[in-house]
Amino acid sequence: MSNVKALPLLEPDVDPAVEPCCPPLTERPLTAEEAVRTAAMFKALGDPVRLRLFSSVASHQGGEACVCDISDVGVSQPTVSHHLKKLKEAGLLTSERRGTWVYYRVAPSVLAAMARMLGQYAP
Amino acid sequence: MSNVKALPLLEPDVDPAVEPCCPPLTERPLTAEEAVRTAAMFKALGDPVRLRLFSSVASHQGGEACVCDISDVGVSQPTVSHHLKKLKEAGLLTSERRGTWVYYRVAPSVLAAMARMLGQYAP
DNA sequence: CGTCTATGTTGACACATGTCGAACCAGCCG
DNA sequence: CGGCTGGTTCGACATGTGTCAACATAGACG
Repeated sequence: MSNVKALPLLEPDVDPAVEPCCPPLTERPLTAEEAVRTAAMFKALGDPVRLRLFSSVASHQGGEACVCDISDVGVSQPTVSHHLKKLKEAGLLTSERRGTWVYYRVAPSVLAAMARMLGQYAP
Repeated sequence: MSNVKALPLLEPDVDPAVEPCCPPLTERPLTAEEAVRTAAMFKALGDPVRLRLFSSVASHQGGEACVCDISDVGVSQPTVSHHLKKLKEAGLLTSERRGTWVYYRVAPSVLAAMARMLGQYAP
């Protein structure tokens, strides 16, 4: 589904510089630049609220969820919006407004990149 | 030593409270407690210096490295020690002193747990 | 014992981050 | 049109975090 070619590489709002990034962590030491890019992805999932939000979107039926469906994570609604924005900036989520509601869905490529870096340990 | 027989997941040979934790992120929304534990693992890899240190240990010949071999990451030596401690607290590294040097090695079970949570996206 | 090297710990500080209330925008609907 | 609901942005604050210099500890070695 991500075959859309709309990749504004200059916008600081969305950061699509999260392409297939780095080799498995066991292959060789990461360079400084690789580490910065990769750490940003892990950092985005390094907060409990963000992790719950992401998991809610990822496990939602249809692969997408509107904010109203996932915003019961114990924090205020502006905070939910703030975390969703962070996840979007990290390239892990995409958002789309349809009528009244805003729907979020996962960006599979970034997750695949992260899994690949840890994949050497997965049997 | 090993008292676990019922769980076919992973052998808990690491001392911290990081055991086989959570289902894949796509399976269901994480609970608050699961999210706290899991986010701590991702958070540990969410810093560029820590990621480089971890990658250096993971890719080092023999699966272990002494601090003197990996401390060339652009920060001072106390900072390296600080980050290694963080990685150890997160359950991603273990340390052992042999004579003058301290050797670090990866804890495979925690990495496997992280990879399993993202594994649904790996092609 | 004393000293040297290799790591870890402490204290301090600048900066990033998570959080909330209030204000603000975007569509629906009476 | 004017209000209503869903969602984002803003401003402010407290807390967390990365960093370093200085000091402390653990072995090796003379």
